[in-house]
Amino acid sequence: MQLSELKQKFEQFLKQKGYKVTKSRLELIDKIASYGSHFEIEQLVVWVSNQDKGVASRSTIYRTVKLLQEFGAIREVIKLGNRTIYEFIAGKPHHEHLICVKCGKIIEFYREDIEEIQDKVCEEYKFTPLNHRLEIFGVCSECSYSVV
Amino acid sequence: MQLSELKQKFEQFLKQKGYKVTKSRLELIDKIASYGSHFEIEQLVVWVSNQDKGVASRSTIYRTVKLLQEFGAIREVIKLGNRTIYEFIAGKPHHEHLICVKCGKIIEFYREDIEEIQDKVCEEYKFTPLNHRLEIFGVCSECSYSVV
DNA sequence: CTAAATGCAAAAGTTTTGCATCGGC
DNA sequence: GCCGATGCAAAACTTTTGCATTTAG
Repeated sequence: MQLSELKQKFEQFLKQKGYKVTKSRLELIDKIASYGSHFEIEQLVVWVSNQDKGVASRSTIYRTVKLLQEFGAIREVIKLGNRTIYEFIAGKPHHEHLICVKCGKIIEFYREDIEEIQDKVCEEYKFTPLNHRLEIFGVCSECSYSVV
Repeated sequence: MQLSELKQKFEQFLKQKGYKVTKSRLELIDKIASYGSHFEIEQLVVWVSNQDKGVASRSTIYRTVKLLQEFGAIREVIKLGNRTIYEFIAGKPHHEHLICVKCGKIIEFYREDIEEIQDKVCEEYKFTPLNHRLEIFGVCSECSYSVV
């Protein structure tokens, strides 16, 4: 999906919910999109507040991240210790993550069979799935060469 | 595994690491074991400090939970919002979780094929897996009958 | 004009840490 | 006796919130 299209849809989402279309909200989508696919809120706060003009304050960033989750453009994908790593998913197909515990590298992968397993398990327990998250923690190939 | 056997192994673990076998550490295993399989640290702190004699302070509980994770008797299994839910796994076979976002119910399930998927994916990326966590968030059968 | 959004600072919640004291070994 | 463990209170982090002010519709 194009970024412009996403922003349009977000505007519709806001209007439909009775929220307001504000400069901060739209600019934050740009910032998040250009930040890279994975981010933590504190990084975003620092990065955004170092820009020419402050696009949004810390509270607005927290509030907007929540909104964007509700809208579906952002997802909490990795929970490691006390850190929460978000992902900008706009239009991206669903996928899971490998996380290198040494260097922090994140590798995305998709397996159709995980979706099938989810469906089977949920059917068995009469459970209505909303979303899932599979995190595989380990050591990536580069880090496994280092002795440390 | 018997609790007594687990405690013995934990003692060995402590000695081998050069840590000390203390009353708090051993009693905390009992407390955690009798708490039920899933717990949050704050619950544990409150519960433990309401007992006759204070088995351990908040800091000791935090430190001991870390130790028990290192030992492998405890695992962070669910990360939901800002909450961390731990599980006492001593001897239990590996499994995944369904989490009802309405009532908080936790259902455990095991699928051999998830392990196989992990192996295949990791091989493909030359990634050495240490552990994984699959969380399926949704609504359980009981909650799906309620309109709220 | 009205209600919602923002920024700030304060508060709340969770986890960690410095340090004096206590307790295994 | 020595060195690690514990308890306490303070600090560090992360996230949320109350309120005065600004801004979208």
